Amino acid sequence: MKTYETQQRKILLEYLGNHKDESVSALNVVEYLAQYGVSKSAVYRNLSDLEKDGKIRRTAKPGERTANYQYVACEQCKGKIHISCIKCGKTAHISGNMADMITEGVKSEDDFIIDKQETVLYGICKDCKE
Amino acid sequence: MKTYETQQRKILLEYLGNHKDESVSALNVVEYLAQYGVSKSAVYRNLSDLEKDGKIRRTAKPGERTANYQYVACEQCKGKIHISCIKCGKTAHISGNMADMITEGVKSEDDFIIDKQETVLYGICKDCKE
DNA sequence: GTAGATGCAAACTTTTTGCAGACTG
DNA sequence: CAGTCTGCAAAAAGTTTGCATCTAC
Repeated sequence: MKTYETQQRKILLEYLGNHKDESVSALNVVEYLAQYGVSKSAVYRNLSDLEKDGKIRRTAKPGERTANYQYVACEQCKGKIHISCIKCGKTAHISGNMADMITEGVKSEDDFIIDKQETVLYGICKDCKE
Repeated sequence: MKTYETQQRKILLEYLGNHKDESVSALNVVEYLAQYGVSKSAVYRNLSDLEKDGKIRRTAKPGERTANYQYVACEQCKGKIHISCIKCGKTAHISGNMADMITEGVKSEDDFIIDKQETVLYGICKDCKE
């Protein structure tokens, strides 16, 4: 089953590219792309295809009243733990050393194997600190 | 504004007590308590009241296709980071030392202040390891 | 008796789906 | 041209709300 490079897909990928380190809700994407004539079915379908392909990642954000998908662009984030700012939504990785320290520490102390892919540390980033 | 100890509330609290270390979705609670004659409005309202009071905590779980609330019983978990098993849903804390190590490490290396309350480390617990 | 809760049904929000027509390669 | 996508509108999920009734204290 091959995939076509449709206009809508191109627009969506461009949008995701412009928001590479932020997590964006499906609803936001739908609303934003509507002005470019992309229908919500196309957005949801493409988002979910991209996720299946591992091109983007679904994350969950605490404290969100409406339960919505969040997507993070992530090509080569494998093996890295993410940090995400509660205030501004920006997402990044922590350094590989820290990640290994954490996973090894929790493994030996609590016998729990962290899934780095799925784990997101929430808090306040340096820009939102004040 | 005082609160009454209604039958429904009692049943809900008992249910939550029986699932203390697991995160349960609002929908599951609704479905389960329906057989005891508790209406879904009552469940949602009580759940949200309990959350406001800090008696339970809303968490987000990655990979869930339907975006639903999850609740974790938590009386004195302040200042502790949670770990949650992707397979069985069981939730626990990591030791205080580890938590401090992690927050301090990430703070000095990445200038990011972890919110322990909001952060959940996902992975596989010792019981689900095999 | 009265404030506070409940149940029901209806509204809402977010996501999914069926299908006819449009577009890509 | 064939197989994929899209758009629309309708259906599903999940959650919230208004209101009359009921219950706890």
